[in-house]
Amino acid sequence: MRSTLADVAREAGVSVASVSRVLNGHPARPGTADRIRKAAAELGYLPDLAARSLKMRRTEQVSLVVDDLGNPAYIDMMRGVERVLRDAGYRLQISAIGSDADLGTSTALHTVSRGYADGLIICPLRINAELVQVLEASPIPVVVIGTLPRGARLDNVTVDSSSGVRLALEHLHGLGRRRVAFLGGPVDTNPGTRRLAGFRTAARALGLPGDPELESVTDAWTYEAALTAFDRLLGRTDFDALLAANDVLAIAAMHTLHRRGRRVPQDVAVVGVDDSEVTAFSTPTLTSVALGAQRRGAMAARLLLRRLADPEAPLRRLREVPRLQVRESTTGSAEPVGAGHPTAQPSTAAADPHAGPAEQEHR
Amino acid sequence: MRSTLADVAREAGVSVASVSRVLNGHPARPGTADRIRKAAAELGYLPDLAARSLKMRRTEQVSLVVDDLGNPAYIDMMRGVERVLRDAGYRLQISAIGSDADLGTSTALHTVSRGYADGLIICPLRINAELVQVLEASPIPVVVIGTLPRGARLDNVTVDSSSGVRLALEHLHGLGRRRVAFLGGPVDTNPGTRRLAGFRTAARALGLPGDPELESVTDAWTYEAALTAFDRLLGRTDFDALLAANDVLAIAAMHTLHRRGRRVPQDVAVVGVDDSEVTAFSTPTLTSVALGAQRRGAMAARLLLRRLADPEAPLRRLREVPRLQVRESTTGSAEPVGAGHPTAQPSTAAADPHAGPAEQEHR
DNA sequence: CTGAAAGCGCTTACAG
DNA sequence: CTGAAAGCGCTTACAG
Repeated sequence: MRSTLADVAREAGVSVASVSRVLNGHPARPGTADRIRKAAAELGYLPDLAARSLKMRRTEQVSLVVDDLGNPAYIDMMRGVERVLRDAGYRLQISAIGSDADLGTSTALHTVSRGYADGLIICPLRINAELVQVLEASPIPVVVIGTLPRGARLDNVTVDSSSGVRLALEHLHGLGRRRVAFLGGPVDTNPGTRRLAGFRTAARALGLPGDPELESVTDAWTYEAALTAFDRLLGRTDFDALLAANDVLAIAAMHTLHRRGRRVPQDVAVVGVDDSEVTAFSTPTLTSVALGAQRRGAMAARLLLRRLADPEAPLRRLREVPRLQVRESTTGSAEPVGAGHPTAQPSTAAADPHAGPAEQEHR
Repeated sequence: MRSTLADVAREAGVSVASVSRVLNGHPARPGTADRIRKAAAELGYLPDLAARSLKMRRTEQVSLVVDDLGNPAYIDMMRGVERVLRDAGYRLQISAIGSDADLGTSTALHTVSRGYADGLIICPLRINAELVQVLEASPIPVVVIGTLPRGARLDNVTVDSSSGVRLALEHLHGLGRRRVAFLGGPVDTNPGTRRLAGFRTAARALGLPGDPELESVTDAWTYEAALTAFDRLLGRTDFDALLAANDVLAIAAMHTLHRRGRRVPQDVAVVGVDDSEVTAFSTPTLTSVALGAQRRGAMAARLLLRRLADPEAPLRRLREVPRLQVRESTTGSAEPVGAGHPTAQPSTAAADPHAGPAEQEHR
């Protein structure tokens, strides 16, 4: 049986008020405090958090909602969030595993304002007006990771994926590649549409052919979906470079290329997006656009902490700046030692979410 | 401002008791019920979960503690847990991200009996007497995934990784490989020691050389640590097959082999453990021992549900049976179509955690 | 079927 | 410094 405050009070011969005060670090006569602490230890007392939350109107818990934990980028993001929050004394509750249709909205609704979290960080694959409205109406602070419609009144962390895509295309262009294909993610997701749009804009800017045959999109962010979509691409046109909308899709494409006897990067140079740890898993290793998932997670957590401390603070948006991480799939040989993290886990390179130059404030 | 039961009661012109009853599905006169539901909808009322938990003495939340979410096997496990729990009306709270030293114990202590979870599922990398004692003393039900010391009084899900390792060695032996090296994980972790022991036993049973030079262990379950440990192996002896203690370590080894010009599987056949989705990411794809992480997660969740329903039920242990998933890294060519999941995400192959023949009860 | 009241385990003014 | 008491928002016997 769990022991309660009253049990400790009886054991120590004092009132529950004194027990509560001592255990929360308020001053008391040394003798009293000692007796209370001793009694608490003996009984193995731990405060009931539900009762505590009810009284204090705070749970010391933050909820993180993501759509697909299978994607390593989300794991990195989670790490970033977790580290910052833990240091601030919050527990993290993760919701929404799997990539069910509109889990974002329903879970957000479910979590927000139910008294089980003091704040919410959400990174939805799909962002629509309804979701924005739900989040704006939240009784607890919300931070959104991902690009929001203009005018949304929410603290927000974004990454300029367009400029990331541009970095990749410039890199390929600089290597002399002129027919760059694009293997996109589902266009009914936020990153899916944005990365496709980014590709088109950057291709135009570089004077690359705006050939629709060079574009193919998957219907899921999975290895298997990528195989199908990439087969379509291979079947109808030729290209000397490929940009894939994330690392897993890129690796799927590399596998197909390998099976068909096309060499990477000689015949086709390949670039992914996310710079997740799987970039090290393929042969050759994968050049990728780093979107700073862990850093974005940490930024969101700090934004939430700030809002929790001051509900009246002005709305804020933080923007992460992408970097290109060059590896073998474009240059054919490993990076010189010391430049980046040639084979190690990419996520550890930006291990400290507090440091680093890529963060940029906005608005 | 959040609205409360009292607000709804006032709005509907009834008592809070009636509101509570109607909203919890108890019978009421149709007119009353309608007015209450209408008022609740208008006010956007959602019950305060902290208050509800305090009164009902249950949180409808279960805590899952794992040591390293970066390992895809844990993600699969989480999916298994989540699906079963969600269907039963529980929310899942994930704790303990990252692989800090003894996070297992401290987090378990922190979560258990704090009134924020009705039950706990824990899959610790390290299991010692202290942890077992803490868990046995838990005021809420606990299920442990992982091998426990004899006599531990805890519901438990295990997998016979020794027999999994044996399957792998028999496979390699059947392919004519006689010098099988072992790239192990950290021996201060549970899976690390068990998989090493399994290797030794199986090697002996098959009459393979018990040469200590054929064994090398990492100091972390990471790609980078594997590179170092595998270099030691390559530097001191020769072998025609390699068993790695998990998929990531195996992929690291394959990369090194590739760089040194050794062919897989012709020169060295490679087998991993976990059958995680990264087995599809390497070239060649990776043969691996499936330990049914998702199924173990689901089994643990069902064990917990059972215990929650009947605290007096006899202790129970469920054991998952490993299977070998053969791919290119040992046979040199993809599996025939229809046999397993040649290139797709392995985790989806065992998508339904309720079905399947590999589960085996024990004790 | 419905309401008044007690109580879940805490914290915190308010007195003393 | 310490205790008695109120109250956080719910649920649920207990009467009516």
